[in-house]
Amino acid sequence: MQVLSREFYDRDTLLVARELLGKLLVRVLPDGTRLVCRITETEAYIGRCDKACHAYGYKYTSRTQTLFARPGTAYIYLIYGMYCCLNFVTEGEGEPAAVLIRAAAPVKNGDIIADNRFGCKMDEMTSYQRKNFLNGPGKLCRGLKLTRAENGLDLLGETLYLCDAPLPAPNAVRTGKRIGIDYAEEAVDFPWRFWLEE
DNA sequence: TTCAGGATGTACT
DNA sequence: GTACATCCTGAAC
Repeated sequence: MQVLSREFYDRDTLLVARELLGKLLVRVLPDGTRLVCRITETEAYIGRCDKACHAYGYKYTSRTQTLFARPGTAYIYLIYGMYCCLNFVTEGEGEPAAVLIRAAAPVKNGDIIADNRFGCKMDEMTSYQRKNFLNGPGKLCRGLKLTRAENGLDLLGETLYLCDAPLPAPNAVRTGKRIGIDYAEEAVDFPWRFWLEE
């Protein structure tokens, strides 16, 4: 299984966001357990021109400094006081841009992911829990045990990385507006969200 | 099935 | 003090 290279992330953010669909996300827990899931929904955030991006206009603070790191870095931040969101930094170092991972589907060790989410095994989940398993950025981080402690991790390291997978069929990819950025003025309508039809 | 409201803490003004 | 790239619960239908 081929690990995605730094060059994969060192490209136009919209292209990376689209091509991340279908790729395998691997999270290695401290005890060595590998949690694997398939990325099904992403959003692009580009500080250069996007009011929804934390680093809009190259704003550099203690929170946003990770966005300026080299491509292939994990940017994880706390939102609404209790949830974390996972992003992958893209474009060259010093160019603040990233792709938010909004949703995924379990591939390996799903029982452990289900335990992190609901405290039970996959086949013990209710149908409501099945529908709401990893279909949001906060839920994904909870399931994979990702917190701000993992902010700044190198995606070419041992703890968190991606593996290549064939590109999905073009007609399986949907495009639309991003979620939860109503404050972002003209950027509200940018079609920078990508997802796989199930 | 949808919907309103609350939880919760950090960054930034 | 205010806003926030969210999620869960409980009530109504």
